[in-house]
Amino acid sequence: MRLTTKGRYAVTAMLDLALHCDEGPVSLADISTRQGISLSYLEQLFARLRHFKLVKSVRGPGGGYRLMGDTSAISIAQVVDAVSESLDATRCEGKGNCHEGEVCLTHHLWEDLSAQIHRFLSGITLADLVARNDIQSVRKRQDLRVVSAHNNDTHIALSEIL
Amino acid sequence: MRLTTKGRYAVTAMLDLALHCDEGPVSLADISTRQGISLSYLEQLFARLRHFKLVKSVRGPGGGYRLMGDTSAISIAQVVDAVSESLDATRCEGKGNCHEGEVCLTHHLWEDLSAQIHRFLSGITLADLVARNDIQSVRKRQDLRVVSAHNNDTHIALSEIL
DNA sequence: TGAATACTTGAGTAAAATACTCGGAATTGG
DNA sequence: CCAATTCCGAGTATTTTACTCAAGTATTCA
Repeated sequence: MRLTTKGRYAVTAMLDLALHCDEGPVSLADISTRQGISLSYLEQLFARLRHFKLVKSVRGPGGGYRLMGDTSAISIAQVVDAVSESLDATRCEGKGNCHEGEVCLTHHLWEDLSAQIHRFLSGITLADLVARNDIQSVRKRQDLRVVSAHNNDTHIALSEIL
Repeated sequence: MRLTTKGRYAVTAMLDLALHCDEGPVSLADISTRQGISLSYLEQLFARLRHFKLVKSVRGPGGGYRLMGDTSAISIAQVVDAVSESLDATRCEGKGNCHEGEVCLTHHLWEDLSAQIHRFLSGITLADLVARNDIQSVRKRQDLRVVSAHNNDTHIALSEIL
């Protein structure tokens, strides 16, 4: 599992989508201006998100993207995996002949570590992020209107997960 | 916190160092041949590891690198941080004016996430890795000699940590 | 002392990933 | 039809990764 800014862009975009999903399809142009991400880059990211069945597209005027399922059904891990893809974790395909026929020292270690982080990010959904307070406040400022306060405290603080 | 193959290289090298630290200083040339990492690349990585006081160098013939402290005092997080360095986590330095003076949507989220993963990797030390069974078996095969079996079961399985 | 060893530093480079641009096609609501 | 929007492919600049080469410095052994 690779963890770079690319994944962050994808999560940002998906979170924006989650925050506006009740207003019909969200166009990439909107996300682009709201989040300051290039439109064409978003197109690339969403091509992958679509391919991984995390979003569905609505073409034509008034179209855009919708989340495929509920916000509570999409985890951060899924989003990151969708755009990061090729995990060349160990430079050896299949069985570990990384170095002269031998398994490289950290082969299993890194697999374990990746699995742990993956599991961690799998436990956090878009719904969890939407529920966070500071996100809510950011949303207020970004939309310039008050959020419908349905904080029914399914709220999960990140610091409580690990 | 960025997680790429670069960090994996660094951890691999440090683990090799930890496995051979009782045989005097370890030269980068040795690590290079054992782990199949380019010598010059190792030089770059160890320049940083030295700068971060994780290793110390011994010059002259028979010289090489030593761990600065005990294997149980060096965490994976420290190693990854040392070589990854510049965490441009949010494209905004200092205060979050990522996008038109506003904090970008996932600014705090990503900081939190990074902190969690960082904390996770901080809990794993080189000593923990050395204690792992499969690592031991790899070591046996690589050294072609039996390891002094001082498995005094301070052994911590990665899967037990999270 | 002197030569070998090995770290140290810096410049440079090829390949990959990242982030983005551009042009155009397909689709669809009004 | 027309405009909005997704789709698609080619192309590009920047950064990171991974590595090479070359020169210099410190240390130790003989």
